[in-house]
Amino acid sequence: MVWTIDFRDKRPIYEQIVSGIEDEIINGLISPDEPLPSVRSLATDLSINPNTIQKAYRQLEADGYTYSVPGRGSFVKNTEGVREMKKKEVLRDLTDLIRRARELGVTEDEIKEAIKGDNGK
Amino acid sequence: MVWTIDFRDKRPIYEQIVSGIEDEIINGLISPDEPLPSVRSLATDLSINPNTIQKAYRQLEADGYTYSVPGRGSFVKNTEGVREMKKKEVLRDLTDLIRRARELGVTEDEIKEAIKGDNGK
DNA sequence: TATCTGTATTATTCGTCATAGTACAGTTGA
DNA sequence: TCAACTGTACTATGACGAATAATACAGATA
Repeated sequence: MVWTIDFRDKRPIYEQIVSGIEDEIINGLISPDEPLPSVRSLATDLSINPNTIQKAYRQLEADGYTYSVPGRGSFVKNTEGVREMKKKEVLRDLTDLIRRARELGVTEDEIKEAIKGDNGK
Repeated sequence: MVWTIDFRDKRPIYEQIVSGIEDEIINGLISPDEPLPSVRSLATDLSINPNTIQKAYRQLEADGYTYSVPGRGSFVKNTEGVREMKKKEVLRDLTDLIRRARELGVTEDEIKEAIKGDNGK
């Protein structure tokens, strides 16, 4: 487990779990058809209620990241397209944010600086 | 009133009001020392409870956008610096989002496209 | 002085989040 | 076969925030 629960975070726990596992899937830390930790074991590891984990897993399945087999476990789906979806989502957010930046009078140079200043490459 | 309440929005009503009025102030639709609509009249216009408006106005004052005078009304503050604050905030969000985009494998070209594709200038 | 203004307070309703406990059916390995 | 795992479902409870409702008070104003 790379991530942890942040109790000061205003987002609900189950949501933190969802996005944490989403990231693991997208970054290939869990491969397709590999099992997620079981509801009960993850609940024990994170010291939270199993029902909360179940809610997160239900969400992950609804979002198309995983599939569940009663009696066996929850598994990572074939994530062809998922990464593409996420990329499109981020690019949409990016254009929105840049529009907002322009409305505030942020200059082109400042925008370029934000892009360059990030990776230093 | 330029904006309206979106009841399907997951954000609470009072927060929508805060950011709606913030935008009006930043975009100069209400000038410094101009009065905001009164708590009761805005509540009537938006068909929501006066207490909700009061909460939003309290927030706006706490955030430094307005000042209130009991018996007279709520007024827009001199917003020197507010726009600067917002710009810095947006630029921070921008670097975060671009980092996330890179992590997803978004190319430099796609990022530049998002910037250009926006204003077409 | 009537009517506007902001402000404060208490009570109630509602929905979400999280926990707790229990139960059931499918799977698996010893 | 069977104990121990798996996902899943259900009800109940407590905590919390959001929103509404109903008053009340003091300052400002025409």
